[in-house]
Amino acid sequence: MAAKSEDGTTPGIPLPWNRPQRRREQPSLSREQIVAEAFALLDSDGIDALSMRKLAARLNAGATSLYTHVANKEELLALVVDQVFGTLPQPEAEGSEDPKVWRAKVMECAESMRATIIRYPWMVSVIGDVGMIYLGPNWMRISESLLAVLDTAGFEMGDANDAMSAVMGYTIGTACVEASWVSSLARSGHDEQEWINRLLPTVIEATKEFPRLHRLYTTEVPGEVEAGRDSSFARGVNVILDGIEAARTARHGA
Amino acid sequence: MAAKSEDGTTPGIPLPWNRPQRRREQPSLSREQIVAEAFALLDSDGIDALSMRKLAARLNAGATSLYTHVANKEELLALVVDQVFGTLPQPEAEGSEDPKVWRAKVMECAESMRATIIRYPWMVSVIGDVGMIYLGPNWMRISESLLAVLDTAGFEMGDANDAMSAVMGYTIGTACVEASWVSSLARSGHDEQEWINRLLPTVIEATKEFPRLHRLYTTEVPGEVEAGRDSSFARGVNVILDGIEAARTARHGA
DNA sequence: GCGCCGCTCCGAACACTGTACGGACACCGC
DNA sequence: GCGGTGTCCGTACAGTGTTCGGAGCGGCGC
Repeated sequence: MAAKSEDGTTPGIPLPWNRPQRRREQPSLSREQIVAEAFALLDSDGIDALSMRKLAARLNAGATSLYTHVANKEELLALVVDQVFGTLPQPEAEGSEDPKVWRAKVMECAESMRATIIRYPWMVSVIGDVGMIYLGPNWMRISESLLAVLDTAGFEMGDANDAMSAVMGYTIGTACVEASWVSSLARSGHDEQEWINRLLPTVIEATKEFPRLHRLYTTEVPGEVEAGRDSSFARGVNVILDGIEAARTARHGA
Repeated sequence: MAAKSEDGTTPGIPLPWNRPQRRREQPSLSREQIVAEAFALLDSDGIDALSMRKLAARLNAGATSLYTHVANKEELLALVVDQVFGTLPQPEAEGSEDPKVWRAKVMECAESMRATIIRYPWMVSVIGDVGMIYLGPNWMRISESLLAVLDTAGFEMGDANDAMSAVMGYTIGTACVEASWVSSLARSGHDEQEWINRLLPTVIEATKEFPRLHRLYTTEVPGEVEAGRDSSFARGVNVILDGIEAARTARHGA
């Protein structure tokens, strides 16, 4: 492997997103089609249901035909994930000098990201397994926009990066935990309330030696868990934004 | 004839002299043993190398024997992950009235968690795939301790929970991103510097349309990336702690 | 002593998986 | 016409997780 190109420069590693596609006039299969169908299959049946054979069957194709358009399953998953990121709104920088404005933009970005991960909980498996997702074009597009927002808000480049990774790290981590809950919920087949009712005695038993956790789990108002999570997440982001702003005014402002 | 095979099982007619005497002296397999060996296998060879057959072979056992001690692979992974959490130091609550003290305790907790996830990057795959990890006893033990710290620091229960999930969410999210980098690094076989040098031209090409990202990736000082990540993480946690403290003094203090 | 239950261990088998290989076929510039 | 190139796919391989039936054994009641 690692053949040298003829001009002597090391070729570099081709990323799946810009690896050149083979071209043909009207081939019955295309990378876009495959990625779209893989997304549809993942969305309806989850990550365990995605196999190259099933996917090919859906496309009325042979399993091995997929490999002329996609290097392997991992690359396919990377493409699907980045395509999902492509559906996220990208924040516009204008007006971000006003703290209220840039905070709202960052918040909206974080919330839409979280909502997407929870909506498609198989993404956390892919994020865990596939490296270099954050080099996909759509992820980069969002990062760039977010940096632009913070830039016009007056942040130094390094500070903007710190702020972005704080918010994004929090968002991804939180969303992953929540999504794993959601997907175990989906696998159980029950709705959330029913599942909680079934799980509650187990949890109560398990937290017997942990009084604070016990109190936390038992005092949570049933029926509003989802709204509770939403507002809890928003509070978390606001806390981080407060910290960011405080750090900046402490250094920059008098 | 009839040479003994090295594991003691002699196929063919059992002669009275080598007929096994005290096979069932004690169960030769235990859940703890299985979990420990699975951890060792994961640590040395990574997540793709863990199969029930290979694990059983390491234990000189048949593959299906494992299922008398463990329900399935997912359960096994959950057990391994919680065992890893069991190696983390658990913070003591005493002295946490002092803001400096509780901040240091929370920071230490976050840093050890991150270090562990990066040290064992296969954990992110498991966290993504296996639901309900946060109900394992060791995870709960850490949560309880952290809540205790914040409790004696004077936090309300709900605020303590918000603070904990903010820090833990940030930690998990950041560590997952970093770990996926580390594991793709490990798969590549090169060391970090070499891998970066190989990847750099690709990244530069990919960020051509994203000036801010481009600047970010190209101005990073090579040779200190690891230390840079460490301090960046610590700064992130501090930012969150600032936000937490600010929110609390704004509500509680005059 | 005997029979029997239940626990542990395991070989065989099943239904799948990702994907390498080589062949078949359609189109291309010559 | 003729290679060459790109697409499609049947077959095959080397696995995977897990089920099933059964074998050996310790300890139980009798």
